[in-house]
Amino acid sequence: MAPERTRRRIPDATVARLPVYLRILTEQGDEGVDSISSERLAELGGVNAAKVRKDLSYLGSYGTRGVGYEVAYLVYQIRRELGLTHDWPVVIVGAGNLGQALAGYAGFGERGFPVAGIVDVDDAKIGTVLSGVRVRHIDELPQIVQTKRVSIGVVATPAAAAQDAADRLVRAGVTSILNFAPVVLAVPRAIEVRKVDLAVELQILSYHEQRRAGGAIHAVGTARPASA
Amino acid sequence: MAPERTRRRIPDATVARLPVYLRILTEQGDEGVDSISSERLAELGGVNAAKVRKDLSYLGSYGTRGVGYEVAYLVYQIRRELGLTHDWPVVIVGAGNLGQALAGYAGFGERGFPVAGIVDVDDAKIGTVLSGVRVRHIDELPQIVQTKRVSIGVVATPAAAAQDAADRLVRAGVTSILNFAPVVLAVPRAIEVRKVDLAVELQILSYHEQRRAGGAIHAVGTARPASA
DNA sequence: CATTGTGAAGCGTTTCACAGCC
DNA sequence: GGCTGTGAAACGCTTCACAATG
Repeated sequence: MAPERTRRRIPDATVARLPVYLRILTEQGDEGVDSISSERLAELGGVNAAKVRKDLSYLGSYGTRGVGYEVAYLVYQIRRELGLTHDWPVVIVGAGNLGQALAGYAGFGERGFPVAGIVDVDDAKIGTVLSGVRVRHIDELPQIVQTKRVSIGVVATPAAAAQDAADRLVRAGVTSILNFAPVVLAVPRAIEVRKVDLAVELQILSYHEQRRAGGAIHAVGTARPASA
Repeated sequence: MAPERTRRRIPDATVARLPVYLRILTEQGDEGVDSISSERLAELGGVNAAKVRKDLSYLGSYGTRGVGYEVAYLVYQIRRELGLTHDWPVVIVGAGNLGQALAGYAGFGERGFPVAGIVDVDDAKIGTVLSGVRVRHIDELPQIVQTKRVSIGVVATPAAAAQDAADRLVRAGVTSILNFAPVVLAVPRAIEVRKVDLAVELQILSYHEQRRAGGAIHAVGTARPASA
């Protein structure tokens, strides 16, 4: 039972930035850069250098004072920390507009998340092939999850079907869910859920736009799009 | 002139949750609910009640002690605060897989963000019609932005083209950008950028999955390769 | 001597706990 | 009595500033 020393807990905010560093480092590596300073990495990542150093320090002391970080080694360490040393097959629920776009998104498989299956409830869609993956009936979910050892599910259904999709994913054995439906999913505490909501993002931008205009209302008297 | 009363600043974290409350309240309203407690709203939104109350308190004191919040009124106030009292036309750059899915996403227009235009560089795509919107050449961007009074742009191009797309949007007069490309965009400080990155989300989930398994898997940290 | 690694300060967010009010 | 609104405490994240060091 080797009581493995409990791994350092990495702050959520840091975990969310590691993928960004990873992408930048990979690009830099491809361009032949083999050492990089926190300053430079911060510049490319649009953050500040102290933050980069703090973030990287959670992985261990992998830099060299006076020099910087060895790109290849850092890439390796981040990949290891993020669990990217092997593929994580994903299953997509919902073969509509979005599901299709996701299936067609090459970055998916390239970045270590091959599409193990796409399922839908609509008989009209079953059997069609999206980017090389055949759409199967949602009842086959448990089988796909088990045979392909899927632990990440993607909910790409309309809002009304999302909770059912999540329930089915959880029952099938998935332990992480990426939810694109504009719904707050109810799942067991142990299940990790992340949400991507287009409308929310746009509404946040709307807030800032409105604020921008708001300050000038009296000063100018125009410039504000006619309100309803 | 007119030293406009500075509007309350609402914390970013709160701004990001208001759209969620708004959706829930709208749904509840449609179901005939006309009063709601912070407790109930918190439950539906997957957050805690104190947070709901604090969030709503930034809008003003719109609740009634001992009773709760009037749904319709709260909907109105949140919409006003988020600038959702009028439409915000958006322009999409990139008519590939993702651009098409976005254009086809009904929620876009329904939620007050009609697609004012889609542009691409690829001549093969120009002229085709996606969900009722004709794809136009990217050179027409300034014209679209000006005639349709667009202030929000969506970058749905491949990574390599994203910075150019952002530059063009900014030059055309857009002041907010929603970026789907896995790239950190460099834009003037005044421009508001939000990013949606599929790979980042999956990698965050991967981290948690790996952690879940991690307790047992590998034993030793890899030794550092003979460092420089 | 440039650059990392990190205590400590600063800041924004969350949560608590209860006064205020209907 | 029940629920909001909010100071204050707790917490987590960011930034500073500098000692450590290759």
